[in-house]
Amino acid sequence: MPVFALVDCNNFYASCEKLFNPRLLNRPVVVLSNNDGCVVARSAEVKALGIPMGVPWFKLKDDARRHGILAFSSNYALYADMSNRVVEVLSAFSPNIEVYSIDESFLELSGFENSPGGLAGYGSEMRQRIADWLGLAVCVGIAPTKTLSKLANHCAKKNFAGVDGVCDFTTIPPDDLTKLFGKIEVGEVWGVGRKITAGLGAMGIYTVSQLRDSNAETIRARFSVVVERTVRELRGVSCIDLQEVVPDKQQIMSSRSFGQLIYDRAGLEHAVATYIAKAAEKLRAQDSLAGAVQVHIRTNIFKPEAPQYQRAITVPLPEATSDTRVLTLWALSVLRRIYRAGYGYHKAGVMLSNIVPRGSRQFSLFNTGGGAGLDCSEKLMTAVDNINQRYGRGAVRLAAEGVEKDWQMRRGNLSPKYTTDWAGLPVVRAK
DNA sequence: TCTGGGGTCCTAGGACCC
DNA sequence: TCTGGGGTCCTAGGACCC
Repeated sequence: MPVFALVDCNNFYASCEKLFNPRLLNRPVVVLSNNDGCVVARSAEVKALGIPMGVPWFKLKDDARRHGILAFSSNYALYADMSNRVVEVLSAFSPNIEVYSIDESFLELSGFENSPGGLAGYGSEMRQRIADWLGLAVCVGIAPTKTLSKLANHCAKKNFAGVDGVCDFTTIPPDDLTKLFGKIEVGEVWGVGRKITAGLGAMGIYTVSQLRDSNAETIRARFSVVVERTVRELRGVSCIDLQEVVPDKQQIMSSRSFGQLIYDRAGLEHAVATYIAKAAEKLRAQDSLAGAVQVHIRTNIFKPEAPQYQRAITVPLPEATSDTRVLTLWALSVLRRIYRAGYGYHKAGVMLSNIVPRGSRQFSLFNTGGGAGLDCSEKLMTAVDNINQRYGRGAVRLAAEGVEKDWQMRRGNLSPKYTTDWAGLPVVRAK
């Protein structure tokens, strides 16, 4: 029987900010989404104030002033680097690890049952080492299925089982587990979102134990095979395997709200070209080609009083490619088709799809010797990627991206790249 | 003034094939 | 009077996750 651990960093983004800035100790800290839009991470102090996740920051300004809340713009360079360090530490605890998100990993732990202190002891060791080596707090949930390990992690965070940061379902007697599940709302279960919670409520299912003991066939008929799988996982039947190898992306998206509205087509062209460059870079990084490009543009949906317009078009390409120049030409031609003058645009984005590995390229029927041109294109793109990797994104780029990017997102309070940039290195002064 | 971004999986329904 | 059966592929839309 498999045993999974889910290791989840506490208040990850907010914790990363606190890590290198001693003035933030015991202060309420939030991290904002792109454009300094919504609250996407909260420190323990902020949670204690009852401020919910996802609220727009501008609606919190009064609260923030009153409670001295400090807000930071998202610093993904910092969070990604700290995330990699956490994974590196965890990798020593199991040969089988799935990096599930920037702050969560699943570990397969079968075979470690006999370590001192059992699995819970092993989990405590992980916790301790990450605290010692990185200064970050994590919680560990241990159980025979991934869904249950997520739930165990939830219990560890809430201190439900009276444990300190580690919760091991495998050693809790079945009756106690049932009692515990009777106290947890069904919406806490991994895979049960808002709609399904409402649907289950209509069937009289409100708690985790009720869902676990419901009829799997009925659940499948009413919802889908996905929810049925969740029910079985809650019963301890492992249906979702550890995914150790990250599969190639099937679609790559790049989109952003603008720091200020764009009215003219030129501005949108610059944005779309910029997003294509970013998406194409990701595409090449996984050694793939895209067979279709989508472009979408939209006005600000939060201002219904202003004239609204949105449109998206996908075009299939005659030949799959990863050449930024080719992708940009197609994207701009789509943009010309969907652009309408007279609107204030708030957001644009591109999506690359029909993605195939570079090795399985299908040439167009009328390609008359793309061989040499292809070779040239690949060399050029590799050179561009190398230069940009060394000197920073956008060091070389297409003129189509424009120069004055005054529409770029707002990041009013960005902390330094403490760990990935010499200029951001924290300085310690002796008194 | 101010409201994120990037994904996956599943299902239903339509087009089409023999 | 009476109009099959078994399939694949694609797309759009809806659900979920962080």
